[in-house]
Amino acid sequence: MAWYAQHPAPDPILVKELTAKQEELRQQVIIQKPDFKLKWLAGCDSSFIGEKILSVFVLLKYPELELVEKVYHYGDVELPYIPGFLAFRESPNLLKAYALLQQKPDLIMVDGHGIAHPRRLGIASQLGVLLNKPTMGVAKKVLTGKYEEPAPVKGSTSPLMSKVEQIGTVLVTKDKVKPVFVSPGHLMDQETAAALALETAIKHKLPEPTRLADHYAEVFKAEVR
DNA sequence: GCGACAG
DNA sequence: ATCTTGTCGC
Repeated sequence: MAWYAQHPAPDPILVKELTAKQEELRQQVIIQKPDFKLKWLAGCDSSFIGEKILSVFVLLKYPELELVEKVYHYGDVELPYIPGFLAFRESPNLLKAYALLQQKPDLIMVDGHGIAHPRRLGIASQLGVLLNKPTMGVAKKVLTGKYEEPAPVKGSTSPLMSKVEQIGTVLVTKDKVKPVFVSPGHLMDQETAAALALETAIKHKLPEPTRLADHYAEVFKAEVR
């Protein structure tokens, strides 16, 4: 690790504008037990190539977890990456990729956080509000909150806490591997999100939806070059 | 004031 | 996220 700052100082004016927008959107987030009958489960992810962004959506049939669709959109990125504001950088292109899905999903698993965010509006929550669709976040690293490292045994968990409120679940999806951070995005609740993440993490650390989205992001990337 | 900091 | 080699364990 270098000695200099990992994150360049962001434009304070931009941060102020984006923060205001987040405060507005967070009011629309609904955390509740989903009422859907899950049949179509989607996963999404984005990768970058210089100044361009490639977003992918995969659709799986639940509970078979059989891949039935995979689409992507390749476009320009307007904003830089600023911790806490990831959604503003990736959402525009993700929405364009989502529009290409023939069959719309009942739930979307997003790689990133849901409400486990400084202002409770991670990319999974923001995407959920914009699409008015149930979403949940599965992140590989923590953004905010405190937790105790769960035992490296599949199924073990630990609550991710912000003060006294739980904002996520630190979940070990496979033996002997670091945990993932699961949190509800929108029209979803913590318990269901954690249960689905564990249930769909079949042979790998990441649940199939996000793992496949991640995988195809690399495949399609080679295609656009 | 000093770190931390999704992808 | 991306840049990058070899290497350890299942």
